[in-house]
Amino acid sequence: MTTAERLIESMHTLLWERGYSGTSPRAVQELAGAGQGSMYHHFRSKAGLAVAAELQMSDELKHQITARLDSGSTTREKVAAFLTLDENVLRGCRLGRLVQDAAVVDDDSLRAPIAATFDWIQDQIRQVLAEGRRNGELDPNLDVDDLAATILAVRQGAYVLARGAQSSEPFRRATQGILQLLPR
Amino acid sequence: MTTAERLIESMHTLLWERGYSGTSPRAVQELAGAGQGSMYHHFRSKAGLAVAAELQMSDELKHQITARLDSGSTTREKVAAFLTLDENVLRGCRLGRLVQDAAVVDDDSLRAPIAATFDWIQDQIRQVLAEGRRNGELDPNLDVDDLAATILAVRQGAYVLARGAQSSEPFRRATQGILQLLPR
DNA sequence: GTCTATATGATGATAGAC
DNA sequence: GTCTATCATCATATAGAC
Repeated sequence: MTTAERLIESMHTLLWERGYSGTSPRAVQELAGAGQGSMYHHFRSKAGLAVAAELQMSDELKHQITARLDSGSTTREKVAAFLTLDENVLRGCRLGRLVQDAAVVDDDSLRAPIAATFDWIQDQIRQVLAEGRRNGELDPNLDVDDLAATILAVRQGAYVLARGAQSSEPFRRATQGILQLLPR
Repeated sequence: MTTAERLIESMHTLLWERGYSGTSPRAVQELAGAGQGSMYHHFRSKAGLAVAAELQMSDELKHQITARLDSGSTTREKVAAFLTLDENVLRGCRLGRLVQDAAVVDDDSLRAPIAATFDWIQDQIRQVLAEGRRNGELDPNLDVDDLAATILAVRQGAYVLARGAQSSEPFRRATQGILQLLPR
C-alpha cells in the first residue's frame, strides 16, 4: 500500500470509530505511520483526506449491500438480508454516524458523498420492492419509494438505539418489527 | 433564571446544535453570560453540566411524546402523531444525535440518561400498541415489543436521512412508509 | 458566587531542510 | 516525498483574589 492509501485507510477507520470532529490529523498520521508533512503533501487538508475516505466507505458499502440484496430469492428474504445484524452493530453505520456531526453537515464537500450514497441505497431497495410488487409478493397499492426510505431508516435508527443501549438487542427488535409487517 | 439554570439551558442548546465533543465549556459560558469560575463553581466538569442538560432534554421530550401519543383516538392516529414532522427536522433528535459521539458512549454517566429515555419511549409506544391489539385494531399475532422498537427506530433513522439530504423529504417518506403498513 | 490569571496539552496547519 | 520545527489557537480545567 502506498502512503496515500494508508492515510485513507486510517482516516476511514478513525472516522468510523471517532467521527469527523473526533479524529485529529495527528491520530490519522500515527495510525498510518506517516509524518505530518507527508499527509499534507498528499492531501490539502483534513477535510480533503476525509472526503477520500468517504468515497472508499461508499464503495465498500455499495458492494456489501448489493451482495445482500441479491442473496435472497423472495422480496422478503432480500429485505431481511439487508436488515440483518452485522458482526459489530455497536460501531454503527460509518456514513450515518457522520451526518450527526455539525462540521460534516456544514461542509458540502463532506456531506455530498454521504447524501449520494443514501440515495443510491434507497434506489436499490426501491427496485427490489418494485419487483416484488410486480411479482404479486407485495400489495400493489404500496408506495415503494416511501417504503424504501422506511427500510433504510429502520436500519439507521436501529444503529442509534443499539448504541444508546450498548446492546444489539434493540437492533434485532427493530429489524424484526418491520419484517413482521411484510407479507410472507 | 439563576446562573446554574442558564448554564444548563445553554448546554442544552449547544448539545443539540453541535453535539457533546463539539461544544466547549467556553461556548456554553458565553451563551449563558457566565464566567469560567462561575461554571466550575456550579458544576464539577463539562460532563457534569452535560448530564444536567440531558436530564432537562429527557423531561421535555417525555412531555412532548406523552402529548402526541395521547392526541389521537385510534392506535394508528397515535402512532402517526408520534411520527409526525417536527418544526425543524434538520436539527435531528437531541438525544439520538449524542449517541453517535464516542465521548458520550464511553462515559456511562453521559450515556445512561439517554438509554433510560429511549427505554421509556419504547415502553410508551408498546402500551399504545398493546391497547390497539386488545381492541382488535391490530393483528393479535403482532409482537408489540419489536414493533415499538421499529417505530422509534424509524423516527431516529428518518432524522439521519433528513440530515444527510439536508431536506425533510426523506423524513416524511420514511414515516409515511411505516404508516402504510399499519391497518387503517 | 464570580472574576482574572495561569497551566497543560491538543488542534490544524505552514515552513523549510533533506 | 518525507521529516522536524514551529505557530496561533483552542480545550479543559485549577488557583486564588474579591
